[in-house]
Amino acid sequence: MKGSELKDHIIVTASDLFYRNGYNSTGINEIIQNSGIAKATLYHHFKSKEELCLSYLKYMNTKFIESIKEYCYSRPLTKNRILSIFDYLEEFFDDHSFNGCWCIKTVSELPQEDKKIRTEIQLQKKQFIELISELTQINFKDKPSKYKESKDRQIYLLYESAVGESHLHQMNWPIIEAKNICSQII
Amino acid sequence: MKGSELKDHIIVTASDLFYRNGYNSTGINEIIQNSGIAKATLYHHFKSKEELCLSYLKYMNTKFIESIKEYCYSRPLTKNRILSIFDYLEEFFDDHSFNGCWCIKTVSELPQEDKKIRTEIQLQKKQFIELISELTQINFKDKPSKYKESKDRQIYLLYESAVGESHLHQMNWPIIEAKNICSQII
DNA sequence: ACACAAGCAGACAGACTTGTCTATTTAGAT
DNA sequence: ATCTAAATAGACAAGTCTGTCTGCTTGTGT
Repeated sequence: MKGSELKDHIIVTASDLFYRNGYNSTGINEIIQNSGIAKATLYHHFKSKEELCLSYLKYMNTKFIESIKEYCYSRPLTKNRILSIFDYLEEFFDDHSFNGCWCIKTVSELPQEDKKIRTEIQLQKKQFIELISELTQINFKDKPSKYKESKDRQIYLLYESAVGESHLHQMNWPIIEAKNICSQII
Repeated sequence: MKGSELKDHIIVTASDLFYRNGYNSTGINEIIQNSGIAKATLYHHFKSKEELCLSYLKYMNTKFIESIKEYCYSRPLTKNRILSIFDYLEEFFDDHSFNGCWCIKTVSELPQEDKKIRTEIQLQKKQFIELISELTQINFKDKPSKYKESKDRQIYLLYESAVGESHLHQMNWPIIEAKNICSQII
């Protein structure tokens, strides 16, 4: 395996463990065992566990944004297209790998002082609101931009609660209800 | 200090630390130092850290439910009374001690296998939905009970996202927007 | 062919963690 | 007044963790 491939391989392996079992509960030794690499190799590519955490968050976000974009843009360009974000979530929820929002999970595990991680997570959420904004281009055309911004944020809130609460209750009604609200406000 | 008073004192101290700095980041030694008690005393009252965690969650929930009930029931009995849950949250948000939802935080830190904690948290959320249901008695009187149940859950979702996202972004717009949505659907 | 970078295995330091245990003192109830 | 239960301080066990380091092997570019 080439250098950069190996680095990606470590990120993928670590991400899977972090997301499934939690950041603090996943030790470096577990990561190197699952990756089949030596400890020195890991520390050759990442200067600390925190740096690996940052890579994990970026990897998850990139995968998520690409995947949900592809899913939603394949839908017809109508005012209801934005609702497809909830359909996407439902498919993800049914997947065995679903384990809630990696951002919330990670931020809950870290001390408040950790600014690097928090900044990255806030950035990711802004990116997601930006995606929502793209998907609602058609919806609030004749309204002032302040109004659209407000609506986009509302839709974001609905999606976020759908993720968190479906995970917490291990049921899909939060996704359905969030979608219901969304269809009322668009 | 009497026995039960001391136990409460430990719970209050531990709760403050758990909520502020996180469950895993708070060690037993830190708790006993802040409580001004001996380690053996702590283990006399709680058989493990997990049991103390359960007490923490129950304490936070009891305090919260009592406090928000008092706040909301003091408002005039109109259809808009339910909106006061967001006013309550805004006051809590302005408070320096606000640090998001203790349930989400705790569940994020623990392995999925921990059924005791998860069950307690799901119970607390059900209790909160029940409170919302009481506050909306007046709202959906002429509608079928299925409809009301659905609306109560929707309001619950809005509140939850307001808590989580105001904490994440360190801004109060999620509370304002969640309240806006709520006023549209009641 | 040779050098150099990158991989491997795993011991180790040092600092944490929870929970137990001993030995002593305090305080309240009968 | 005496007895018992609960408090104290803190050493200790047994384990966890991250990150460093040594010594050895492999592979690629010039």
